[in-house]
Amino acid sequence: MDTDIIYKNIRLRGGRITKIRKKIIQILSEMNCLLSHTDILKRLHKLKLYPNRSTIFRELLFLTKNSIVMKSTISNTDYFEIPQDHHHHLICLKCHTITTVDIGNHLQNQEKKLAKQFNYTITNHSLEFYGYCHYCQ
Amino acid sequence: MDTDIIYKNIRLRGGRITKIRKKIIQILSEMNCLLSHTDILKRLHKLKLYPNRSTIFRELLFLTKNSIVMKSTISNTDYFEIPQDHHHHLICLKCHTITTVDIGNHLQNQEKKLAKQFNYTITNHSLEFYGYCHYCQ
DNA sequence: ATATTTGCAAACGTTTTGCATAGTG
DNA sequence: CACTATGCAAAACGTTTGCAAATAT
Repeated sequence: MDTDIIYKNIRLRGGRITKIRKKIIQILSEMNCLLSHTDILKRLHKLKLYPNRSTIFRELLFLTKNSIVMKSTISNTDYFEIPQDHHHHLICLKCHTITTVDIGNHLQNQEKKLAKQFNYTITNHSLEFYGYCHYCQ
Repeated sequence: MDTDIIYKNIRLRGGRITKIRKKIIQILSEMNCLLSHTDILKRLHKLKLYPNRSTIFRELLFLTKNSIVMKSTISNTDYFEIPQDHHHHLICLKCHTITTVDIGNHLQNQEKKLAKQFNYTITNHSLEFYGYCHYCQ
């Protein structure tokens, strides 16, 4: 597990490794997909941890600010994941299921071009495909 | 202007061409970029139209449901545009400026592949690049 | 011991809804 | 006239904040 690297990183910045923080990182690391605050809360409930919802938000803000997790906003809800293998998402417009997909590193070159053209520092991108899944079409 | 095609489309579905609806379509068509409810309301004010905010939301819902406009949610706010030339977005994480960019139709093939692989009907995709603009980096 | 993290309650901004009224075709 | 669109007020929803108490180092 490279969660240890994350813990070290947090300690270096003066952060503390609390029960809740540790579990949130573990959950995000193991799932390796986009999770909402509710998804995370539900998983914590299964582990007999019942933190306040604002704690989850604050935690996810902390992890985002420290570049440990990446945030994606999909129809008014924030989702979070730890960027491990780089991938994209397939989202059903009806049942809102999010499927993780891999289309390779096609966009690296585009990023470089755009950075030059617009004098931007590009840190990341998000690519979502929308449509109707097997069951909903 | 191909807004006439849009009006026809709306009439066919039993919709009516009201002052506000007409102006919203014109604004979205002329701007050809992502606009929020507030952006649209401000533009309407300049034209001496003062509709209720809920009317804007209902209107944008109507136009989205009828596939006339496309919705993108960026950091918890919905933005809308009429898909004319296909393009993507460059978003500054600090000042939140949205720049329209064109990288060509790279993703058409990927869409087809994914549709087959996951048995999906893909209707569209959104690609956003995040980073820091010229002024904010 | 001290700074960080947490729970709670309240505030905030965006979006949705119910219902009566106005406007379009 | 019949049906759609609108204004208004209130509610819903996700998210943020202030403060006091708890906890990690």
